[in-house]
Amino acid sequence: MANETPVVQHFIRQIVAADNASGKHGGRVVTRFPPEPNGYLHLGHAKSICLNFGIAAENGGTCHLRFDDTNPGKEDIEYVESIKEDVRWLGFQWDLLRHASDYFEVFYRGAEKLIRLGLAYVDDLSADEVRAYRGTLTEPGRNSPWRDRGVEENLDLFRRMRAGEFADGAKTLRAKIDMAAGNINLRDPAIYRIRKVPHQNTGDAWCIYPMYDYAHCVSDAVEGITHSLCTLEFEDHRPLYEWFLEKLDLPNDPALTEPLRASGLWLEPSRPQQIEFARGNLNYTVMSKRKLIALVQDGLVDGWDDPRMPTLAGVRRRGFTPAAIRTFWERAGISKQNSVIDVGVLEGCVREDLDARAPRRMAVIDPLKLVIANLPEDHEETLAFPNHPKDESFGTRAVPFSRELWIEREDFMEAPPKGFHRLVPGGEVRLRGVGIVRCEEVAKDAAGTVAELRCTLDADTRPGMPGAERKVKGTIHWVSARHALPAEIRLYDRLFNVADPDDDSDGKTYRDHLNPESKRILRGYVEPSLGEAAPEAHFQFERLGYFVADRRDHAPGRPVFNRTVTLRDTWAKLAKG
RNA sequence: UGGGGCGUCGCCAAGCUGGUAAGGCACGGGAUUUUGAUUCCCGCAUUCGCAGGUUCGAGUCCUGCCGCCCCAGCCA
Repeated sequence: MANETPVVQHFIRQIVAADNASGKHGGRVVTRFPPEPNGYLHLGHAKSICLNFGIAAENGGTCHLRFDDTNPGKEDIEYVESIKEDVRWLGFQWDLLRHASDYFEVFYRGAEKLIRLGLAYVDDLSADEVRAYRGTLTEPGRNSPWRDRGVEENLDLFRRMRAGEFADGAKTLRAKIDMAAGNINLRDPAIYRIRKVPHQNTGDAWCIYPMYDYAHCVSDAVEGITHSLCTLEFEDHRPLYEWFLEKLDLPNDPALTEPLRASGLWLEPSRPQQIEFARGNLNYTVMSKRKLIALVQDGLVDGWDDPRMPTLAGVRRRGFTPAAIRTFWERAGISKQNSVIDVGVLEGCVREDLDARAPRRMAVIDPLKLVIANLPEDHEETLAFPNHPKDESFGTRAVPFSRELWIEREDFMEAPPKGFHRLVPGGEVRLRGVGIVRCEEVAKDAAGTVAELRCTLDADTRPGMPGAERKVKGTIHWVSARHALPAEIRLYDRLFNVADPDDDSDGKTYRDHLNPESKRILRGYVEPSLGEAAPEAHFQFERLGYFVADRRDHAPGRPVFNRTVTLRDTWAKLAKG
């Protein structure tokens, strides 16, 4: 087996362990993955998924999948289905599926409580005015003229906001904190805004919707979350997270969560702790929702599940495995340092996983005819090939062999560079599982291109014969021309040809760095056993790389294979210098 | 002199109460190999952003610099 990825006790594992030891949350560990259903999940989300589900599993805890659907209009039901599918595909099962919208009534009651406490007010300022009053990074803001309305007036106004009496944007409910705070999040942040748009879950029951800072911490508490893991940019939202939870005191105010008892969604409320970690970035790709959606909408890629996309749907179609992605994020670690991990690490994880579990096959993607001249025209035999070189449990398969074969064009060179171990005029090479052939003749077409190789097979070197052990420099793969199945082979490479496509400091944007060679479609030949391959089945095409039967286009009569990743290739590296 | 974070090997990342720099990936070398794959050995930071200081001893403590990231949505 491959190297073990050590499990490092990163700071979050340490915090959870310490909390368990001190009995902070009664020894419970409850986490959640809270995506907003406004896009497809990508590799960055996978880091968070692995962390949240992983921490829960390691501690005998539970993990919830919660859709953060507080902004209808930006969100869509299409995304919730894809998110659920991707999380399951990654190998995780949530203990509970919720939506922030399940708690709308709780949020509302909490807001009234804040008003009654004199901690929230209805503001009539427009969005532009609020911005003007907010101050800047270096100057304090000013209080809104509506900041000191009385409790009764605020209550009345807020109820009328809910009742739909005011237009979108006419009023907001704001927390009364400190307009001079250095932390801008504390300058009377909005709690509720008016949006007269239907919600995918609650329809037109509401026309006011809670803001993230308010909805998120309350959702966490209401679900009994113990450790609320999020990314670094929320670090300066933490004081607000704490503020809401302290003021609302959900564990001790049953009236707030009363609606959940009625709907059967009630759980013991907790006092969760927000912990931030650094996002996971990869080089040679973009991960922002905006850019991903632009790639799809502008037709720069073939959809959300284009095998070149960093979306989970994309890498899945490319042939990356859930286990490889999980190993990858474990290997990358969890810390608070902004970092960019080399995609090579991910590719390495994929190779590692697939080496262990992908059956071997032979395929030729750039065919060159090789004729074994000392075999009769009608020669035909069936060879038994092991499906895995190190794991007998994979069994064997039948591979037809005959006089005319396809070999890889790059496995023959008339004028080879030093160190070339493959076929050359007059030279010898081993045909995988067959024996040693010598190239006697090179036939060319009118244009001077090599059209066919005529070789002789040394019968004494065939498996089981006394000369079978004879050493030759190279072994090449092949496929019997008469039996081969034509197949579409899709070769994928990185979508961008620069490490940091987000860097536009030189005036170029990510669009200027698209790799024109990122997708190449070839017609090749595969051995007959591949005709029965199921969609999404992984194989190693010997000496070429790992391939997967395309999830959508592959069919019994029409084989389509995507190259997931090449094999490590020391020769290619040497040859390039 | 706004607030909040972060700076340890090419890329990640441990290092917690100061005791003399884990590990992974990459890379280099060697062995095995009917995949130039896999596997297996061996090597790979006298140094922890910089400069001072405390100490017998500092990546770990103190001081001062420098650099990078995030925040001025009625987005999340």
